[in-house]
Amino acid sequence: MKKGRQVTMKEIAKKLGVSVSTVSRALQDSPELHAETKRKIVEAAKEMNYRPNLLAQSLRISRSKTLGVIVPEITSHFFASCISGIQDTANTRGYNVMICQSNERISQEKANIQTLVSSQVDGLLISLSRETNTYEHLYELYDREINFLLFDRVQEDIPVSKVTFNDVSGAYQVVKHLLENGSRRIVYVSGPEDLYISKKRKEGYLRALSEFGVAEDPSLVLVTDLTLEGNLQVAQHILAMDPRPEAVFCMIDPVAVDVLTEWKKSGIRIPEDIALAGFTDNPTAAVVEPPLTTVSQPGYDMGKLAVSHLLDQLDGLASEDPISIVLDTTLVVRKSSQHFSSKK
Amino acid sequence: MKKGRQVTMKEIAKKLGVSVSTVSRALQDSPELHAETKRKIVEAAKEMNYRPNLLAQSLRISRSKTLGVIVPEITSHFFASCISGIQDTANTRGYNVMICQSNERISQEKANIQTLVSSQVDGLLISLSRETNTYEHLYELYDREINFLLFDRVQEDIPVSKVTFNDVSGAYQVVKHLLENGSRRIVYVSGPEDLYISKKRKEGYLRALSEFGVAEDPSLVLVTDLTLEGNLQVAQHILAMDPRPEAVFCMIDPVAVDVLTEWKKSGIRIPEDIALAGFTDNPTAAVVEPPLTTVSQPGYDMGKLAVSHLLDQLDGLASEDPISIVLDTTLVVRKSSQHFSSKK
DNA sequence: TTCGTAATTGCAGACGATTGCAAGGTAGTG
DNA sequence: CACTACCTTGCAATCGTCTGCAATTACGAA
Repeated sequence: MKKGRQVTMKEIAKKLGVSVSTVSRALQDSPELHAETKRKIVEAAKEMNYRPNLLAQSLRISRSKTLGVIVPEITSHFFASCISGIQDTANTRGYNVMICQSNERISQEKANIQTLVSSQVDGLLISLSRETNTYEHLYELYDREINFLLFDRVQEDIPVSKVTFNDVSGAYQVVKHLLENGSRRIVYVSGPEDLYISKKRKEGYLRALSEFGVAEDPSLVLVTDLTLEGNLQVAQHILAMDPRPEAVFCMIDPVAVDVLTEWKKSGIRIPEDIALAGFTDNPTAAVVEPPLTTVSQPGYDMGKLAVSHLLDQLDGLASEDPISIVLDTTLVVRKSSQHFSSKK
Repeated sequence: MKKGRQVTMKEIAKKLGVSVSTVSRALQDSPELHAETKRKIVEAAKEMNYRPNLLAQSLRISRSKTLGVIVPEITSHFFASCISGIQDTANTRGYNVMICQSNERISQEKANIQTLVSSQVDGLLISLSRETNTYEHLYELYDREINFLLFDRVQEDIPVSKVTFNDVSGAYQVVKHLLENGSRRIVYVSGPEDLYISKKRKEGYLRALSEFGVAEDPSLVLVTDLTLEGNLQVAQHILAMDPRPEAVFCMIDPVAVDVLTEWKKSGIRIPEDIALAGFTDNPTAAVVEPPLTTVSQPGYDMGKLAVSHLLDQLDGLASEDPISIVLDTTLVVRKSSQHFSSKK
């Protein structure tokens, strides 16, 4: 099992006593070839199990028909869904996909970009790492005129296309839902504050509050580093608050799940004692007890749309001017938020 | 943003008035070059932001330094973990990875293999689709002397290396645990019967039973097609059984979660009325109520080991003779199995 | 001064596929 | 019979990089 040598056109040519160019033309079904010659070549190619060398083809035409994808982590269900959508769509349009994960580190993100660019991908789909707070590496891509696009975790100033969810509206919906159930003292548990989604969801949270005439209270905005320890600390902190808030909205489901688990250990009843909601609609959200109210954001669709747009640009089917595609989220009401406060 | 042209050696050569070969040698830090020339070239390369064209390099040396991976689906947490392990390890060893998903269909699996082989990957890591029950496409790879390896979902007869979990022992452990808690009438919920893991886990189930002197009862082995409907049907079927079994062992966690959810709707208490266990230790297993007893199989480690072995073979560090790597699983006892039967 | 040798560098071909151009052959027409 | 035109095929260059070999230069030794 050593030299997995592929059959090349040269071998077909030698076997049939024709030139390589003739073989090439035959396999492209070129019309300027004698029908009989063509038939023989095609037959021999099939028999010898010939497969074109995509590397050589790519080098020749300076197009690899390959896209690069960089996500913070593959094991996140949301990003896995995005990748799945990207894959399926790219494949049906004749493109391959190389996937990298930054593991939430900017150094890895830069290294991934280097590798993918060296690999001559025709375009890149990038979702930024949690650590990414400088953007030279992206501007460099832009300067080098390499096609790329940002999705979900974007940076707003870079003049490339972006695909995002309507995070503001999603957060607004869920907080409005909590308000409608009578809660007024509502905590927002944010992730690191320079994260795009932290900011956007906070915006939605504040908008809902102001619409219901609830004054913004900075002490109700808590920050977790998204580690288990950070999340538990926040959970404890909330229980110690006086007066205790009536509802809590966590920026992402995993935080909400950690908080929920911790509270249950402390004997807190959800939603009777306190209402809880998350964001993302991870698989876990549906199965915890009580099931978690959350906001659904279909990653598969996001991946599909993102790659479709990038390919449209590559193939000249869409303008090269950057656009922003914003997908809608859906509020998913489950038991964890069914806390009807005595206040009207 | 159109022609993302890369800087080539030719351009560096022209700028400095040397030949391309000299540039090539300088960038390889060849010793047979005048130090000053080398310095100038390296400097110019850095300044011009030169990046080697991996496609051209691969074509030249007939090695792409790229591996192909085929998994049934990326969105499964287990396979995502495997991919993550494969990625990290491959990258540190200087390899890129192209990932494909078969979406559990054999036709897609075959197509993926074709694409990856055409892309000149140096090796393949494959986990078979649920549909795969013929294996010509794998034997063809073998005949063409293409390096590949099977992991998790393997086919035992093909003479290539395989990385699996000790499914028999994992199932044995969990069923033994149920037996030790006093259960005797234990149901095994299997997936499609020609699936490798269905068979192996049944084997462990039966071994534990026989060790405890419990006779095999075919009516206690149920089969689901792994769809939600199939799982719910099984859940109902179990409740209707007379006498009702004391414990149920599901082949994979998602089935157990569906069963658990369905039972809770019917007012069945777990583990008081019936004990339940799964396999895989999905993230959901820890958060359902009650938390699910299961068997942990670290996908990240499996990916790491699989790719390490394949690369060792490719780099001549390991024998080319196929070996079988079997990883151990760990029983994770949670509340769902804490049902102490009155029988001793 | 002359020859040998080492130090540098360039040429050319290769990897596999594609394609413009030219060459060879055949047949048809005047 | 001669010339033209088309049909079919091959040559050679190209994509970017690497490398065996040859060529050039310079230097030191006799």
